[in-house]
Order: sequence, then C-alpha cells, then structure tokens
Amino acid sequence: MEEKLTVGAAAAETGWSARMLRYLEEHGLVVPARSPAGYRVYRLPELNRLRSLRDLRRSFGLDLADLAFARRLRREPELKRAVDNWLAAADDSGSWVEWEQRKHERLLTA
Amino acid sequence: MEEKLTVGAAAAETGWSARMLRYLEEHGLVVPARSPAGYRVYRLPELNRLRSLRDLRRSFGLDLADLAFARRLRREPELKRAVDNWLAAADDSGSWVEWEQRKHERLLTA
DNA sequence: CGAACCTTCACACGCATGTGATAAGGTTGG
DNA sequence: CCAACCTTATCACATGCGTGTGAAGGTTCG
Repeated sequence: MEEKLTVGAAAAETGWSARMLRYLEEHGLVVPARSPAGYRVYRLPELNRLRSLRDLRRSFGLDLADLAFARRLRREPELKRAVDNWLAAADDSGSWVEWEQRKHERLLTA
Repeated sequence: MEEKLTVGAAAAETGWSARMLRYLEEHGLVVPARSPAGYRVYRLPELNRLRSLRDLRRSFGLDLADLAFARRLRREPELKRAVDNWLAAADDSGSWVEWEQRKHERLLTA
C-alpha cells in the first residue's frame, strides 16, 4: 500500500498538529504534494522528515531560525569565517551560557 | 594614553547606543570592567569586539540568537551531526530560500 | 445526502528580541 | 557647586515565532 496521508492523518502519525504541518509547509520546511482537489498528500519521505524534525527540536531545542542559520553557515563560507573569528575572540569572556540555557529550558517545557 | 571610555563615549565611538551597550552587557556579549563607582569602563578589547559585532550584524544580518547558536554548533558535535544530517536530506526539497531572504531583507532595511 | 474530512484566511495570544524613553538618584570635574 | 555625565529600573513598542481557534466553503465516502 502506497501510504498517502492527508494532513490530519499525517499530523496524528508524526506528533504535530495539522496547523503546524501547514505552517511548516508555508515556510518551506516540509512541502507535501497535492491531490487533484488540492489536498495535501504526505508520503513516506515527508513523514520521515517530519519525525526527524520533531526529534531535532525535542532533543536539542532548535527553532526554525536555527535551522535556517545552520544552512547559511554551510553555504556562505565568508559568513562562517567571520562568525568563527568572532567566536574565537569572544570565547574567553562573557557568560554566554545563560542565553543557551534559557532557550533550552524554554523549549523543553513547551 | 590608556583609553578608558564610559558607556556614552564608547557608544559614540562604536556606533551603538548607550542603551544597546547595556543590553549587550546584560546578555554577556560584551562585558566591560567597572570603575570603583560602578561606571562601565570600555577599553580597546571591548571597543574592538563592539565594532566587529556591529559589522557582523550589518554585513550578514545576524541576530544574537544566531551567534549563540553558532557557538553551540562548535561545542556540541552531536548537535552539529544531527543538524548536518537533516540539512543534507532536506536540501533537495523545499524552498528554504525565502526564510533567509526575508530575514536578510528585514535586517538590512532596519 | 450528510458526516467528516479538507481548503484558505484571519484573528489572537504569549513570549522573546531589540530598541527607545524616562524617572530617581549617585559621580565627576571644571 | 553645578552641569553633564553615570547608575539601575520601568514602561513601551514593533516585529516575529509558534500555536490555537474559528469561519466560510469545497471534497470524499459510506
């Protein structure tokens, strides 16, 4: 059986809400095909991406901006150089920790 | 002369507002020493970090969360692996572009 | 046909970020 | 001494994210 799930079924299957699946599509994170009538059609690849995305967020507390930024880092070497430089100089001073920690807590309780 | 600037002078020198220097300190990004009376004392290293931070934001449109996340990527290899994996699988489908672009535009016009 | 889905669109909310303004009070230097 | 700084602490605000919820209407299937 070719698994073809509508948005509600895919939501139930992956632990998201239907609302969020639409949101994720809107932002180009997981974009399903469409049926002739316009219904979203989720198949295995989409389901897997939804699951792994959920896990990424759950275990590391990432938000979508983080993913987008990671992507920029991979494809803008100039940017990566600049950031690495700044971080190297910055690493010894300043209590960055709180920032990460607060965010981590925030997203874990959500 | 040992350059020792108060918050207002440092602001004028680096293109930030005094308000923002206090904000940056509060979040551990650039933390100046203090005079006996409690005044913030900015010296050369702080001034340089302020300037390069300004440039980082201006030329790449980063926000502080981006810096914090870049820092996590460097010191949590587990995280980096997971993110790289997801991005690799995600790269061929989905129009990520808008996300980065919208943010870039947003921060450039600001 | 009718229930149970789906579609888009929109309003709304809580929280965080980045920023300004302003108040009440301490410090400094000519 | 007094002007011009500084301090902390608030209130305010626009913007954005991640969500829920609901309306108004189309689709599917028994």
